[in-house]
Amino acid sequence: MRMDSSTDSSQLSERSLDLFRSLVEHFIEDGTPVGSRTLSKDSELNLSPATIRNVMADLEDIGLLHSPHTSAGRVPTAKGYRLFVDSLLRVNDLNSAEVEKIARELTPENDYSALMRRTSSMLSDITQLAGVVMLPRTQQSMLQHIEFVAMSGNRVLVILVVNDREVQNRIIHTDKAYSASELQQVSNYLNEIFAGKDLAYVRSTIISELEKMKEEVNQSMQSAIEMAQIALNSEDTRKDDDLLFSGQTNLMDVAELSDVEKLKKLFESFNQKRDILHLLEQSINADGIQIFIGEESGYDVFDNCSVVTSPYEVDGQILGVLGVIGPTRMHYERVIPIVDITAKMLGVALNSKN
Amino acid sequence: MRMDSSTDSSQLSERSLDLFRSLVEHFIEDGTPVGSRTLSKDSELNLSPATIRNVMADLEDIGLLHSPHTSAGRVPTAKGYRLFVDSLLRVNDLNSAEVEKIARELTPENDYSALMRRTSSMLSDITQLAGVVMLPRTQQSMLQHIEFVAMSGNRVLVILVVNDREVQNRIIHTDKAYSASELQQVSNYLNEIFAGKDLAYVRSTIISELEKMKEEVNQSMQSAIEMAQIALNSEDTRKDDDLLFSGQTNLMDVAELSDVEKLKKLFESFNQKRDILHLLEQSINADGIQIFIGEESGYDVFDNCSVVTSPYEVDGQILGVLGVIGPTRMHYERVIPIVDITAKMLGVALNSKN
DNA sequence: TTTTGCACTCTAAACAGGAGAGTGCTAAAT
DNA sequence: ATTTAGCACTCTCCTGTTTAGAGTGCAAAA
Repeated sequence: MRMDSSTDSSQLSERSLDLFRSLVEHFIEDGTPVGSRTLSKDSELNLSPATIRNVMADLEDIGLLHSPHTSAGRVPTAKGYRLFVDSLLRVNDLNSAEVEKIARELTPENDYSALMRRTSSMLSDITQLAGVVMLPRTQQSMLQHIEFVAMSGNRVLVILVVNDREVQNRIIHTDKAYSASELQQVSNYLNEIFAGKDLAYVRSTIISELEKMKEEVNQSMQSAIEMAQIALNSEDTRKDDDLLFSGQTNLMDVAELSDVEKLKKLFESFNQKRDILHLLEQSINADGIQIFIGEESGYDVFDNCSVVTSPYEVDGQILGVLGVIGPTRMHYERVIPIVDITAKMLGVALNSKN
Repeated sequence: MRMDSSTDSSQLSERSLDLFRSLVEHFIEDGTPVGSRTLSKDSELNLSPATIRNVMADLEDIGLLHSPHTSAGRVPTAKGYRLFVDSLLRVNDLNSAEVEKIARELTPENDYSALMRRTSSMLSDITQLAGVVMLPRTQQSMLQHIEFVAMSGNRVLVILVVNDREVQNRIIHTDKAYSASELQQVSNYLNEIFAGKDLAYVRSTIISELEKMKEEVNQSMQSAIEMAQIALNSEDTRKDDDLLFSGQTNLMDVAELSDVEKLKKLFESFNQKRDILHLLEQSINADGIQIFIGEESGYDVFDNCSVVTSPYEVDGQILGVLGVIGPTRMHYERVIPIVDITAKMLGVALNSKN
């Protein structure tokens, strides 16, 4: 998807590709630029250093490799990694112990967000990188239930159950103190007419309803409308704790990021959530695994970083995206299947709640 | 409280103390070891470098100063900082712009935990250090209201309102599907007998109640008891998101911590929350500001760090602790009044909710 | 087309010297 | 009896310089 003709693998000879793969694998392992001698000694390809040098020069011309300086070896560019993960990668199957570990962490669970937290922390734990789980801002939310509870002072606790999964609380201040039974009545009334309706619809209906009500005398119904309006209008109908990180500190071990300045920028972007959120939103409609490599992402905080994501779904409906953030030099052959299987298992775990 | 006789300020001459204070102030400003020449030039004390050297040698013997190496200047030890903050510190009054900024952030607010988050982030913002707000695990919790809401599948949403402030949700699975009116009945029943009671009492009563009920036939009451038991038994009656950090990345700018290894340990300890929690719990009964300096804390992750804390209270009852984490070399004269006033204002903001 | 041989380049580590800052000590000055 | 000046000494840090090692590119040979 992201390749222009010059990186098309078919343009390159079998041998060049083998060599390139070998180089990338070496670099991912060691982190030091790879020279011709090293490659000539080690790999399946039986070539002299000189030949390898020629090939590497070609690969560098195409833009797959890069030399930090004249007498260092070669390092893959973002474009190089792209080719590698798209066409050259040999993905390991996970060993059963790991699959089991994932399954163990992702058991069905009552507490929705606790499961998400566990997923995120499991991801970071098993990859030794940073894990992230997003719960997307759902565009349409079905109001399932609304409930009012009297609190001391003129305060009322409003509880919204939305989409059969999410529970939202908020406290509103009212003009007068309502009794429990009044609130009961209000709840009943609202549930009767609005339960099962889309939240946006509810919100807009309530405005017009209010006008109509003005004429009529039924005091309690009018209160109901007014309170619902207050409750629903608080624009943060969705709290934005919808991005769960973990294992950020793992990234501090990564040599490529050992510069404190870079680390700071990266961590700040985690805190602000904005950039990573955009990235994850891009993958929400991807069909399975999606990978952002280094500068490709368009956010320079993620230079030297790759993000491997996958949406997770229940009943064919996409609920969110999860993923792993690490250095471009990461073990893709391990991380990719981990992210993949985690997304699937999370779907299963969420599903078994019904 | 934390001083043994050897650091008692009365043991030292006025002049030594002045000199010492000047040195600490210099070091806090610059971060570089302070030499005799610098002190002789700058300060109010009119002394030659040689005299200053003599005094400094004495102070080093007592353990207030430390020389990184022979030809560097002197640096305060933890013990030195202790003496400084306890006896020598000249606390600035905050300028009104700052007080206003604090007040602006700490306006009364419906959402309890949003206020806490704002407080924490305001602390880090204004000090350019890391802020933290703790909500202590409340020992006794008064059950104010319990409510059941039917969800799809055999699931029931349980809502607990505790201590008139905190709202807890959890979803439990039940044997059979309850209708809304059944649940209504159950809620009513439980509220009638348990509202206003201590949560621990409720929990224990329910066990015995269940036994008594066994004989009677009233099916719905039995269900009520059973469900309440499930709901209350989930041991996490208190979620542990009771420690709110912010501005950790500010610490990455601090030269003393520029070592990535140290930073990693520090950040990991923030994530685990354990150590910092212990520290804050120690200050919960302190009368106002409490300061932990470097190694004093007993946790070596906090080497080179100081933690300035203060409990905050409503109606004379302590609700929690807040504070600032930064390098030992921090501007105490600014941080202390900030923490102090923030604690007080948070108390006020929380109070005005009633 | 591949390999060998070779001159060349660049980095990183090791070493040496010098400047600068600061010390401690002794002897003179107040 | 303090305080100060003088001085030798000790570090660190910076700056060159050198050297070893790794790796390259190119031309000529295989």
